[in-house]
Amino acid sequence: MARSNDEVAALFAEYADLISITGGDAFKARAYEKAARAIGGHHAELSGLDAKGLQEIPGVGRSVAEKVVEYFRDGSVSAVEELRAKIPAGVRRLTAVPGLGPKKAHVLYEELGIASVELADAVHAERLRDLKGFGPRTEERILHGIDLLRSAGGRVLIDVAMDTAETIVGALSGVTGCRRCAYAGSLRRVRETVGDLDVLVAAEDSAPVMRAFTELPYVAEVIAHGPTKTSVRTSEGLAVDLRVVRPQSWGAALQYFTGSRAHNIRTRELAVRQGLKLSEYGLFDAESGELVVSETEEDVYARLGLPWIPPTLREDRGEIEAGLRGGLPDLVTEDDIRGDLHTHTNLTDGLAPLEEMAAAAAERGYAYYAVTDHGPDMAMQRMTDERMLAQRERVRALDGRYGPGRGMRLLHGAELNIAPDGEVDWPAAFLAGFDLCVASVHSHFDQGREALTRRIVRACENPYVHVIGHPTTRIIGRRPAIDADLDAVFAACARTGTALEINAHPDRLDLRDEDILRAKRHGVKFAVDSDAHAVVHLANLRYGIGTAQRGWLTADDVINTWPLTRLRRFLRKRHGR
DNA sequence: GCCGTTTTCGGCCCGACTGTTTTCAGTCG
Repeated sequence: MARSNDEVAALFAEYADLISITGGDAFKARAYEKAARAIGGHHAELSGLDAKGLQEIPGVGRSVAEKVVEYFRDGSVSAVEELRAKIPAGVRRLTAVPGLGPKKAHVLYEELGIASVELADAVHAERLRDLKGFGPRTEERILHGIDLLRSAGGRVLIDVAMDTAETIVGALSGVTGCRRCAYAGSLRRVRETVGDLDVLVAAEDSAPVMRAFTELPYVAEVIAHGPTKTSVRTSEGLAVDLRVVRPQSWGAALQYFTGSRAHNIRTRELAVRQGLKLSEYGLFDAESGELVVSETEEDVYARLGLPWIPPTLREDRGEIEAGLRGGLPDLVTEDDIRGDLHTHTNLTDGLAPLEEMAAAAAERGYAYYAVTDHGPDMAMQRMTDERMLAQRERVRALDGRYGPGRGMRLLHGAELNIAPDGEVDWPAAFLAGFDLCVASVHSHFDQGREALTRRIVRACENPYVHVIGHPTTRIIGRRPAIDADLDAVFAACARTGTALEINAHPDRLDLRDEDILRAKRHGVKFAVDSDAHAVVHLANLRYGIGTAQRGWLTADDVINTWPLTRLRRFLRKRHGR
């Protein structure tokens, strides 16, 4: 179940769409979009606020506040219901078809009564032929868009996007005349999924780069082709936009194409208030049109009165305000990480033996590395006390080879299974032998909110559980997060000194950024772990770090950036009670 | 509908590309 904030945000986002579709005031629609964003990102539960408290949220005025109050009182908002009665939900879904916006969707509904992807039949029946604004190319685009919508479902996981982006950047960087090349967009902001790639090139002459781009072997289709922008689709179905700008515009362009859209709106507003105009070509004097700065992102932000803002913060979640008052967090980076605290070997479901995993970890320059294979409750892993103790002997022997004094200490741990009642695999006496325990939910996801919450809180209260692994157990695009009262879990973590994992596996990224922000307010500490089941997975940590940054975390918030002595204190302290 | 170093009315981010236009609206990011 969603937080009430998310419910209300979704309601206003829908209202904004309905206003656009019915041809209402575009500024009114934008005001509701803005209110939806502000409410979705607000840290406090909306249901606890009165009209006055609501209006203190920026972007929420009298009218929005009244509708929020109405929603909590009646369970619905009459203004939204009125528009819903006029416009079937299918019309709004039509705007998800690329090339169909609110205006065309509305024309289709008003003129032909079309309110679903039955639209494809209408195109084939040539019913769109007489509509104003609809030509043969529009028909083609619509059919193509419906196909894509049906097949792909849109976004790809971040590792897929990253592989493609790094390949393209590598290829274009070698083209003659290419001065700089980088990916921007949601990938640079390290969003968990990516809808399309934005690649940026600085060159005096765009033609050679554009040509090289459309001729890349994995480009399946050229969607649009112009002197400054070319859009293609790769054979994997991923859309890639390439923009070429003059080298002197690099900073402004990189800033612009990195987004997010909401962040850009805020920076442009800042510019306007100072008599400036910000575009992808630079920061200009609004009156004379003269260029002020454009060469680096730092220049652009500095002229607006801001420090350089890391891309992972650019979501209009308070980074502008924090920057203006000099209060941006000193974000955790991959270089801060001293070790990985959740990894597997082939003793359970990993692919590589202990020695190979340890060697790869040492290669990454870690100061410590925890091996945490599954306990016996994950029955298919055939774990026994004897096997686990035998592994411990091997870990201790290997530790003699890597440390002390030789760089990396090996820690022996386990990934425990949190049973439906909150118990874990072993009794206290056996657990006491581990250096560290991660505990995770692996089954019984549908227990109900109360039982799930109790279950995880109970695991936190176990003095030998140090980290809650992949706390919501979601699999992006496949399994939703469990319906637990996360605020209660966060409070329990803070109270018991249990860290929450930021699982860096690209199909988990769990906790997610918004939950991290909330957990941090509870005073929780975090562990950014790879959950590696193979040597190559260790490098996934970068995505966990990006997610931690999106949650505004500093190195001090992340226990595996700490020196080993401080980490050991964290792992020990709850045993003394 | 929101908001205020352009303050209680009159703005609201900006530009590229496409298709159907004959000067521009719609869509997208």
